[in-house]
Amino acid sequence: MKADQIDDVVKLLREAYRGFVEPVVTQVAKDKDPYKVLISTILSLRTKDETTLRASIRLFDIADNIYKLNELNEDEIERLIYPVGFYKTKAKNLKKIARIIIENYGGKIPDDLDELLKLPNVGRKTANLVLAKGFGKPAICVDIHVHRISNRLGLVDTKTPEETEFALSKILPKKYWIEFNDLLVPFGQNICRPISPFCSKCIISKYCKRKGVNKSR
DNA sequence: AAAACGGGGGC
DNA sequence: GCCCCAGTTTT
Repeated sequence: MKADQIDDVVKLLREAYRGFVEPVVTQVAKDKDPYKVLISTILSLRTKDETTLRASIRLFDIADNIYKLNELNEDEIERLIYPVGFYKTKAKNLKKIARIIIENYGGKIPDDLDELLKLPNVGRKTANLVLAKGFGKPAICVDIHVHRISNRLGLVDTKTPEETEFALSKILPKKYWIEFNDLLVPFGQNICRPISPFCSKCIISKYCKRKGVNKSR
C-alpha cells in the first residue's frame, strides 16, 4: 500500500471513529496515567469491554495508584476485578507487579519496552500500549484487531501479531503509531469483525484485499 | 507451533 | 452446549 493510501485510510478511520465507543483502556485512563493504562490493559486481556470497564472502575476506586494497589491482598484484588478473564492469575500478577514497581522502579511504571516486558502478565501488546497511551511514546500496539485488519488491508502479510508489529514498523509512518491501535480496535469490533464483517458499511473497503470473506454482510 | 489458562455472555 | 473475547505463558 502506497503512503498516500495509508494517509487516506487513517483519515477515513478517524472520521468513522467518532461514531464508535472509545476503546475501554482509553476510557478508563483518560488522564493517560501509565499505572491505569497498564492495569486496565491487563484486566482487558481475553475479556469483554463491559466487564473490563466495571472491574477497572471498582479497582481504581479503591486503588488509583501503585502504592494503594500494593496495600491490597490477593483476595481483595480478586474480588474487585471479578469476573474478568483469568481473574485469579491476574490478581496474583497485579500484586507482584505492584511490589516489583515499588521495589525496583521507585514506584514509577518504566517507560521502556524491555523493562515492561519483564513484568508478569505483560507481553508486547500490553507493553506497547503503555508506551503509546501512557507515555505518548511512538509504539505500535498490535492486538488481534490490528493484526487481522492490517492483513485484510494487505498492509502486511503475517501469521503472528509479533510479525505484524515488525512489518508495520517498516511501512507505517511514525506519526500514526500511537493512534493506530485506537482507530482499528473499535473499527474491528463494529465493522471489520473476525466473522460476518459488515463489508457493505465499510468506509475503507476500496483498500481491502479480502472483501467478502467470512460470511460478510 | 500449539495448548493451557478461565469465567461470562451471545446464540 | 458451543464459541468468542484489547493475550500471555508454558509445553
